[in-house]
Amino acid sequence: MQANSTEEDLEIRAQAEQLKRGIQAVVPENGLEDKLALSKREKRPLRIKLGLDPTAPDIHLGFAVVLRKLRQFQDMGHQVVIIIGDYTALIGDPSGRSATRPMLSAEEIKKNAETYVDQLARILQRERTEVRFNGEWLGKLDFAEVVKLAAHMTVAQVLQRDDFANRFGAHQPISLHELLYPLAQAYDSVAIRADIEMGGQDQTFNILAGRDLQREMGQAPQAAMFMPLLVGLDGHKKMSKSLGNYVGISEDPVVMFSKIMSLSDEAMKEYFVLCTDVPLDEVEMLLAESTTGRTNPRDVKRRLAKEIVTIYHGDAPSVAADDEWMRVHSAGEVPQDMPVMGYDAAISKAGTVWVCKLLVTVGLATGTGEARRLVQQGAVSVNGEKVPSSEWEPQAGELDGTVLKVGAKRYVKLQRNSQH
RNA sequence: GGGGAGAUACCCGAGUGGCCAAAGGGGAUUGACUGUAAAUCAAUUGCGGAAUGCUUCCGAGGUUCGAAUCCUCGUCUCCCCA
Repeated sequence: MQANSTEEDLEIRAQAEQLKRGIQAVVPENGLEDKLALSKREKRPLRIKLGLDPTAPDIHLGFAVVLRKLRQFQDMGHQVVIIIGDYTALIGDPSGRSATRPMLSAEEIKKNAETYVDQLARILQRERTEVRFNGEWLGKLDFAEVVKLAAHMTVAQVLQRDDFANRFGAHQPISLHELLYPLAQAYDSVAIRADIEMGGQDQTFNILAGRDLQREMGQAPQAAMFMPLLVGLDGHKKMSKSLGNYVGISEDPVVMFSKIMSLSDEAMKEYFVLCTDVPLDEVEMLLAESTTGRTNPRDVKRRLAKEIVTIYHGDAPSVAADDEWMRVHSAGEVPQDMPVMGYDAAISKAGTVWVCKLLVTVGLATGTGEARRLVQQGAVSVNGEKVPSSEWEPQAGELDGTVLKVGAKRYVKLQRNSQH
């Protein structure tokens, strides 16, 4: 008996260690171990909660960090409960925001939710994923019940939150309904009897509010696991679509690969830890080699890119993406795949094509003013030859099949569709 | 309910009657350098086949030869008092 329980202890400790990779914090400190032990004792899977705000339906690497963590739980036999915040989206999570979020319409929410669920399947196990909409329970509360719930929290508590505090301090508007957000999210935990809630650090207040509310309503408080926010490709701000510094998990392997290659060096470690399964001591070794100059940092980054692309696309596409990247960026060759664009719309009555108009037609410049600037700055080339002047205007036929390049990385193959 | 402050380009923010297409910073784009990293330097950043051209400073009117700047009304926000 004694030996048995020690063995279990070891197993739990091993599992916990694995689950803690890349984790920022667990509250309470040994909450994870306790919950795992509870699961063993009661012979039931833990319920791991993750709330989603159905606002931006695309899943990028930053968000995948949490999902991959959930997947680890699933692989250990636990149950993941995804909560689509259709009701809370009516509020708009103020977390990390410096402004009130626009409220979404019911249709938008529904559409976003569907795309979400599809994408979740790329990382999570279907059988161990329960998807719930929080309108299911929040929608049933009547005003008296909301008031009763609201009595569990004080304004001072809510205003402790950094984002509210900052906005308050900066004299920016905070709508009353935003204050209800943490409460609603906390109630979700009660409704689904969460054992553990995952979230980014910006969710600290909301998740801890869940613990308080569960306790007050006679449930065992959930443990909180905080994932760090993955920095974006710029290496400074968090990854997000609106900042344009993201890598989507459904993106084309070649695009994904080259995006990762443009990552800041300082962020490499974080990416290795959070986005790959490369053992931590190996990561340390790779990074050490790159700083001492034994390995070109570029090649360590290639390894990183390859690991990540493999997770979402498989081995062969990953290797192919690497080859393509080396071919284009190291050997300076033209990429294999590039968008083919017709340029008939840019052909003048005289049968010539003015470069600036061409750039606009093909979508490489937003207006001829910008196009003119690009050409003048020497950013535009045709078949590898720099366009000499913004007034360059060749015969239409000369451009058919040529490669138009703008800046360092935007290529288009020109194609004439019809004769005029 | 009373009093005060404010709304300027992607963001922050100067400008308080002509010298304003609007300082400065951030961001972004382009070039040099490089490992398509970072850092650094330089240019560009309302539109425009470019012109002493066109449309801008929350919205609608008004004053004026002339308005981002002054007046009126409206919308939104913040602060203080109750």
